[in-house]
Amino acid sequence: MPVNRDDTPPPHTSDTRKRGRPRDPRVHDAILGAARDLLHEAGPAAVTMEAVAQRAGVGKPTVYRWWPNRHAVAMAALMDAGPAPDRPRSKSRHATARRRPLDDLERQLLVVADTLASRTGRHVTAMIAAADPNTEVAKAFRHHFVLARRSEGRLMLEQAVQRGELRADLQIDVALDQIYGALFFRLLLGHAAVDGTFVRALVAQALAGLQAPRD
Amino acid sequence: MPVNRDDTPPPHTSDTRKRGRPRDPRVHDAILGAARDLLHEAGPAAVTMEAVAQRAGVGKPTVYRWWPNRHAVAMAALMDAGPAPDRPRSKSRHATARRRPLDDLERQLLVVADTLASRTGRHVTAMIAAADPNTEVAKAFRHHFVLARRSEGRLMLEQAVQRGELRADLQIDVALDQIYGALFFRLLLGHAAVDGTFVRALVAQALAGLQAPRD
Amino acid sequence: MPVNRDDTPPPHTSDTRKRGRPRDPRVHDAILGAARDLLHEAGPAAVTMEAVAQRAGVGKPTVYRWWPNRHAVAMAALMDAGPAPDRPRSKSRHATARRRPLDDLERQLLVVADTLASRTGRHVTAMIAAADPNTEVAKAFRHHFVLARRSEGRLMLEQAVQRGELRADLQIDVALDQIYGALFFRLLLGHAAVDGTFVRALVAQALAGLQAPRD
Amino acid sequence: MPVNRDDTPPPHTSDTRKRGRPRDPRVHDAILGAARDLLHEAGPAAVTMEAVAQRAGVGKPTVYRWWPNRHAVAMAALMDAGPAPDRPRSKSRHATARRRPLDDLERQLLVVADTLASRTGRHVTAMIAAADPNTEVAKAFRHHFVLARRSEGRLMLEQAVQRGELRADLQIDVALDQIYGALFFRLLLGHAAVDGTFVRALVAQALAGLQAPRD
DNA sequence: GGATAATCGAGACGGTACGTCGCGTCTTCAT
DNA sequence: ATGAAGACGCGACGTACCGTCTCGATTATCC
Repeated sequence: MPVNRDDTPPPHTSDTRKRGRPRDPRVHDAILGAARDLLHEAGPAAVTMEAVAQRAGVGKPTVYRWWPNRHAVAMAALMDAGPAPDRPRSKSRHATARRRPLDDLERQLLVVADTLASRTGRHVTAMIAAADPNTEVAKAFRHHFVLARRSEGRLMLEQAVQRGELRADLQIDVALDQIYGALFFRLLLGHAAVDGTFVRALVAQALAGLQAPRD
Repeated sequence: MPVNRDDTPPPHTSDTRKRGRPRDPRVHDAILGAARDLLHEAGPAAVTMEAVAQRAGVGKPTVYRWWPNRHAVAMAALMDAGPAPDRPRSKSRHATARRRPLDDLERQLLVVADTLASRTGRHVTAMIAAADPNTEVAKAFRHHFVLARRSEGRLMLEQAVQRGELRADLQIDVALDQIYGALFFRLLLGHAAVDGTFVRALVAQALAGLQAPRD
Repeated sequence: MPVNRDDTPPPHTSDTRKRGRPRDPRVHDAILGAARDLLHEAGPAAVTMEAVAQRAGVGKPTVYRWWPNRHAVAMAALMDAGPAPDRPRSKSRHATARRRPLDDLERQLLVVADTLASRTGRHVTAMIAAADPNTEVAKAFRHHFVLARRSEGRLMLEQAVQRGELRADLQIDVALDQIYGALFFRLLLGHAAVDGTFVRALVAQALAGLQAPRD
Repeated sequence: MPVNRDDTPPPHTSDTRKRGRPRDPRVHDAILGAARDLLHEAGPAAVTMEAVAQRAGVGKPTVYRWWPNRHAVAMAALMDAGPAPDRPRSKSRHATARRRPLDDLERQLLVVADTLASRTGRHVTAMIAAADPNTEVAKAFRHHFVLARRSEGRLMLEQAVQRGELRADLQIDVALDQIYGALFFRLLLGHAAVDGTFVRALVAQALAGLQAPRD
C-alpha cells in the first residue's frame, strides 16, 4: 500500500529521461520493505543504512541515491507501510438522532490512539521527537502522521461550531492541541495508558470544561 | 546551581562504603560541565563520550565509570544544569480577592513554557524521545523535567477541587494531560508558538470547556 | 622491494572474485610502509594499529580489513620490507678447486647472521616469540625468516652427503638445528657475539666434531 | 619451593630498617602464586597486573611495590615456581668404566629438554624472547633458566677436555651453543619435537662431527 | 602508651590502545 | 544511466590494562 510513489523522491528525474538503464522499481520496494522489517524487529536504532542495504540485497549507494540518510529511509518506510490511521469515513453521518457533539472526532481519535499505541506508534513518536525538525522529510513525516489527523479534526470542530454545538468563540487551534496533545503526551512520557477509556474521558472533559458548573 | 548532588548517580553504592580512594567531586563536575557546554554549543548529537572526556580533561573510562552511555551523561548534565523551572512559590498570594481559578497553575505553565521553548527545551524533548524509555536515567529525566511539573499541577488541581472551583467529578489525570500535553504537542510538532498568549488561552478554554453554553 | 605481493594477505578471496571496488594497492603499501617505519624507529611495541593507521593516512578499520591484529601487520611489514637474506646464488662457484665442504652453507650463514644481528633481527626473534605460534601469519613469518633458510641449508647438506663430503648416516635435521640453532641461541640470549668469526668456528667445529681425534 | 626470598626484591631495604609495619610475607607468596596460576591457565598474556592483584586478593600498588611491571611478576613467578631443571647430581661419577664422553651432559640435557618441552617451557622461551633484553629481571631470568644450565655444561666440557675425551683445541663456547642452541631452536620454532631421541642424536652427532670419516 | 611510619586493601583517576560499527563517498564491473 | 559490490577515510563506540594517586585500616617500633 504505497502512498505516493511518484513524488516521494524526485531527485534527478528532470528532463531528458530515458538514457541508460531504467531504474528498477523493485529496488525501491525492497529498500522500504527491509527498513520496515528492521524497524519493528529491533526499533528505529536498527535501521542503519548498512543493514537496510544488505537486507534489501542492494548496494549502499543505491539507497543513498534515493534517500539522504537513515532517518529519511525509516520515515519513508513508515509512511509507506500504512497510510496512517485509515481515514474514518464518517458513514454514521446520515440521519440518526445526533448523540453527542464531537462523536465523529471521538471515533477518529480512537483509531489514532489505537495506531499510536502500537509498537509502530512508539517508533513514530520517537522519530518525530528525535529527527531534525527542519528537514523536509521530518516535516512530511509529522504532517503525515499527526498534523493531517489534526487537520481532519479541525474540520470537525469547525462544523460543530457551525452547528452550534461548540461555543462560537472557540479557539480551535488551542482546542485541537488540548486533545491531540494529550494523546501524544501520554505516548511520549508513558506515564499512563492510551486507550478507549482515556479517549472518551478526554473528549468528554474537554467538552464540558474543568470548571465547576455554576448551577 | 546543582540540584541534588547526592542522588545524581548512585551507581555501585552497595554496602561497604568508604573503601578505596574516594571519588573526586571535581571530576564529576568537570564531566557534567563539559557535557553541558557541548550540549548548548552544538546540540545533543555533539555530546560524545570522547568529546566530553577530552573537554573535561578526563579519561574516557572515568566517564563510563559513572554513566553508562552518552544519553545518560547528557541527561545528567541537563538535570544538573538547571533545576527545572523554579517552583513558583505561590503561597504568598493568599488573601487577595481571588481572580480566576487555576491562577497559580497558569503561572507555573508560563514558566514551563518559557523553559521548554528555549534551545534547551528542544534538547529536552529530543532526549526524552531518543533515550531508551525503560532506563533509570530516562525515567529520572522525564520525571525531572516533565512529570515533576505535572505533579505540582496535580496538587493545584486537587486543591482547586476542594475549594469548589473545579467540578467534583474531575478526572485529574486526564485534565493534566490536556494541559501539559498541549504544551508538549506544540513544542514537538512545531506547528504553532508556545507563548504566554497560548498558555492563557489554554487554561481558559480547558476551564470553560469547548461546549456551547447551555442557557 | 616487495617480495611476493600476491600471497601476502589472501584474506577473503573465496569465490566470486572481481565484484565491487577493487582494493587500492597504494593503501596496502602505505600501511606496510608505516608499520615498517614505526618498527625500526621505535621497535615492535610501537607498531600500534592506531599509529599505523594514522601514519599511513588510513582509517583504522581499513587496516583491520586486511590484517587481524597488530602482530600480523608488523610481520607483514617485515616480510614485505626485506626479502630475507637474499638467497646466495652459489651455483656459479662450480669449477674452482673446492676447498672445504659446506663452503656454500657457511656463506649463507654469514648473510643470515648479518641480517639477524641487526636491529631488525632482534625484532624478528621478538615477534616470533610474541605471536600466537599457531596463527597462519606466525607460521608464514617463521618460515619466511628462519625455516626457509634452514630448508636451503638442508639442500646443501643433502648434496654434500651425496658428494661424499658428509657422513652417509647423517641426521640432517639434527645437524641443521645444531647450526641454525646456535645462531638463534646467541641472538636470543645475547651472551656472545654473532659474527663471522663465530659462524666460521661453528661450521668448522660442527664438521669436525667435538671428540678428540682417535689416532 | 621458593628460590631466594631474601634477594628477590630488596628495594628500599637500605639503612634504617624496622620502622612501621613489617611486610607481610604471605602477600609476596600470594602474588607469585596468583601469577603462576594465571600463567599456566591462560599463558603469559593473561598475567596482567590487574588480574594478579585481584586473584591474590591484594591491592595493585602492593604488587607494584615489589615488581616494576607485569613481565617482572611473571618471570618471578616462574623462577619461584620451580628451581629450574634440578641439577643433575652426577652420581654415576664414581667408578664405572666410562661409557661415552659427555654422558653426564646428555643426562642434564634430557632433564632440560623435559622441562622446556612442557607448557611452562613454552612460556619460558616466549618470555625470554619477548622481554626487553636489557632489564635486570630479564637477565636474571635468562640466567636462571638457560645460562645457568649452560654454565654447568661448560664445566662438564672442560673436564672432558682435561680427561682427553674432547679435542684440546675445542672452542667451548661454540660447542655449548651448538648443543643448547639446538634445543632452544626447536622449542621456539616448533618445527620438530624436543625429546630424548633428539637429545641423544644431538650429543652423538656433535661429538662425532658431520664430516665423513676419512677412513 | 601515644606518636610515627611503613604496609596493605580498595579503588578512583588520566591515559593509550584495543577491536567494532556505522557513516557517507568513491570506484569498478555488469547490465 | 543504473545497480550490486565493496573499499575507503572517518569518527565514535565501549572495554581492558596500564601505572599513579589517595584514602582508611593495620601493625609494628620508637619515644
